[in-house]
Amino acid sequence: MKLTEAKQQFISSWGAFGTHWGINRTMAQIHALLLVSADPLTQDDIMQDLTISRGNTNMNIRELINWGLVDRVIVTGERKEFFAAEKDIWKVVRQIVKERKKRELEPMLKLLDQLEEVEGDKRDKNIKSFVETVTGIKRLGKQADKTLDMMIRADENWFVGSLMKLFK
Amino acid sequence: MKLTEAKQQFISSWGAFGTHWGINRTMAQIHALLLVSADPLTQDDIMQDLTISRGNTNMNIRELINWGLVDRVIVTGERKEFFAAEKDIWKVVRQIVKERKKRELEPMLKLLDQLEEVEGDKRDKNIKSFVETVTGIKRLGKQADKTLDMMIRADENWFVGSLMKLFK
DNA sequence: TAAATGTTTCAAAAAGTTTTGAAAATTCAA
DNA sequence: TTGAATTTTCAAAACTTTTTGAAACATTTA
Repeated sequence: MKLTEAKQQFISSWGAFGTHWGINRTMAQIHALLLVSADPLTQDDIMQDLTISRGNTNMNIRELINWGLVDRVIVTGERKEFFAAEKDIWKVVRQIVKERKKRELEPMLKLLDQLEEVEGDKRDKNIKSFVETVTGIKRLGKQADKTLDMMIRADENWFVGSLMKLFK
Repeated sequence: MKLTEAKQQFISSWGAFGTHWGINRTMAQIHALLLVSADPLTQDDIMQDLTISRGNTNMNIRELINWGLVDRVIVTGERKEFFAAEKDIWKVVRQIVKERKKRELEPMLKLLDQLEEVEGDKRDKNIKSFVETVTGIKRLGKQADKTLDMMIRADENWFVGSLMKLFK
């Protein structure tokens, strides 16, 4: 396989992959393109490469920057802005985990706390079933929350090392 | 908060939550409804409760069964089919992890294996950058794959216990 | 300052996904 | 068997999300 073809493949698969993870196709494709580019690219480079509109490009680059996955890069002597992806994949994963934890897991745990306090006789079958389910989810959620916190703080060697020991 | 209101809240939040995870709103809502119901429900119960069409209900129940999250339950003396969700949330998580690993992670690893073999001079900056990125992703992906395998096989006590030791 | 270059916004269009509901298929009891 | 009850299918409609592109805004240079 030629490099150009391999890049294409990677970009298109990363895009499809992204859609399963709540990231839109274009955003994932721009990320993929920047991941496999040796040098930073401009908005125009990206537009041309992926044949997408200027607005779409701009919007999704901005979103990638919000997620902390892409940085603006200043190239001396150039007027245009350049963009580069964080290439340390472990940092990328940590960044994504951190954001999604904040946006999704934490609000869910807050809600479960409230729902656990439902009024009524705890011996009523319906209430009992409800509370048990909610408590079970909360327990697992809290555990996940802690584990992810540790993971976010950890550096790769520590993490891989620990897992190796644990799962051998 | 009253039980009815709490259930509503849970169902609607679980639905919203699901959409961030590539699961459609209705499927997540049906799952939520079954999770918080003390007894199995029929298709008609679900339709009425969530005010959705018969076709939609049927399609999404089937999908939940495919995912291994819901079971058909036979109630003696009843013609209709009943449905119940797996209530052990740890089993639910393992089931989801298992499915998504198979559907997403494994194909991605297969692709990365191919892409790593790109033709050309490995000293060329562009090729080097590409191969490094792909190799990095593959390494992390393989690690995740192993870890998830262990997790799928493990039972809850083992998992929570180990994590507690590891992350205290 | 004005012109040129570059970036951002956003309403409308396109594309993609989900939902509906009626018809077809299946199951079961008599 | 027949026919009533139930489940499944799927084309069309409704809804949601993404994309476009032209206009507005911002920044730099001369």
